[in-house]
Amino acid sequence: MPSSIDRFVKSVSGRSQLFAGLSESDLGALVKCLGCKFKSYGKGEIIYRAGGVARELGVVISGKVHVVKSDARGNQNILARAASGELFAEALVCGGVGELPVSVVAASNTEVMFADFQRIISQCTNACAFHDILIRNMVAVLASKNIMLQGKMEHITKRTIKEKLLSYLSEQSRQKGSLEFDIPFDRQGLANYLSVERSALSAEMSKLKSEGMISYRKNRFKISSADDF
Amino acid sequence: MPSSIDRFVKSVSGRSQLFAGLSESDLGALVKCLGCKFKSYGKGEIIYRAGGVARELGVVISGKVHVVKSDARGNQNILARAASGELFAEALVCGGVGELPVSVVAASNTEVMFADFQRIISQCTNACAFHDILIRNMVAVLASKNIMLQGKMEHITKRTIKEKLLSYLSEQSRQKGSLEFDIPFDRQGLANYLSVERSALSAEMSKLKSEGMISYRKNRFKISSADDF
DNA sequence: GCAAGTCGGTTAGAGTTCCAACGAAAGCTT
DNA sequence: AAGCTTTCGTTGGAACTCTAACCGACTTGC
Repeated sequence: MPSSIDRFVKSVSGRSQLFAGLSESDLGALVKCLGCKFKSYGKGEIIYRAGGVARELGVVISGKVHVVKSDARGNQNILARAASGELFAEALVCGGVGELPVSVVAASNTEVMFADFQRIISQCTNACAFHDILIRNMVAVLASKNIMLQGKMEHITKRTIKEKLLSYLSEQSRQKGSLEFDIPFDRQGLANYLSVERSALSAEMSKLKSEGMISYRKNRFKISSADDF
Repeated sequence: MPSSIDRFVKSVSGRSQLFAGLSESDLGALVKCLGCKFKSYGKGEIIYRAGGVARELGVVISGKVHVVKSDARGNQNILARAASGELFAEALVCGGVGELPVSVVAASNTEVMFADFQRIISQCTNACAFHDILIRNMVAVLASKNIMLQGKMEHITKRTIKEKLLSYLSEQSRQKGSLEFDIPFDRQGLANYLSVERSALSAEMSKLKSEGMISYRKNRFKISSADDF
């Protein structure tokens, strides 16, 4: 029967930017060196509570977690998700945030590994080979997330649904290098991402379609020009 | 007369997160080791052009730069600013972005230092003492920016001006640890930050004031409760 | 002190989005 | 294939925001 470490290795192997370039034996050493802890949570359990402190980076081994912000009325606003092999609280830990502005909850039965990343950043007396790699990878992880956030910000700051949608679609088109492309959202997901009402988004899409500016079927879109809006 | 290096050292000393913990001699060595280049730009000159590539991190020595996104109608949307001692294009360089989605232009007569940060991240044969520090600092820089972006996102994704404003004000209140606090924006700046119209923001503020939920004078605000909205 | 410029509050009307509800189509299950 | 569920498009009216304009208070330069 596979140990927690085995499951950790499997969950991140080949698809984790943070652990890229590390051999399986490196990963094993890392678990020891960083004093990693494994913990399981039932669906709905709170992993980090807003107002508390996060000293350790989380890696989802199985299941999934949601980063949520609850408002005064008790609404749970999902700010981010992390599935198997993905990280959470990495910016909070690396940025040395005092009080957590968000909570992290298990969205299903979930196994998590916690790593004391501060130990790597600040000082680690053991000059393990993988320390350098981990830090360099973390730079890339944070930079990528930064760029994603910047991109999303650009769409969301637009004032109308039409502008938001076209901004998003032209960015996708540019990224995919074609005027025709698939997007990774269904309608509700896209509406959430752009922070607008699904029905209003649908209506605006229909309008743009009838005007000939875009066409679409399911998640496949085609725009008439790559202009930035 | 001070050299470019002197001016660089002065511009970052004591107030740059990236170069924190480095002595003046470290900074001098760094300039040599990274093959830093100094360049001056007149107001309005383009430093990085959208569609091009940014291989080097920029440090503003004097003057200021704007990170802008121009839309199809030629509007220049300012996404970020960097003044003396501050960085630009750091996420793009560290994230290894291919085509630049934004341009960087000099907002006034500006002197810039370019540093080949990739060289530090990927491999630098010289085991200079400051390399480690620089990378660790960069992790902190990127993580902080991440958190700032997340915070801003939280306000902007709210659907109404009232919600955006209250979300922002309660965060400020929490950060400052008091129900009464100053904000670092004038009205127009706050409207830009929250991505709404200044006049509509003013109107909403008046309404909230008359309802007794907030009070304010100039940049000093007081909210009646710290509830998260 | 006065002119010019900046900043913040106000307003009316046009435009946009949200809310709530419904129905059609597509996907799943049995 | 019928029944159930989910997704998507549509619509009307309410609610909200934007545009454009104006005004008063304050600041700055002369």
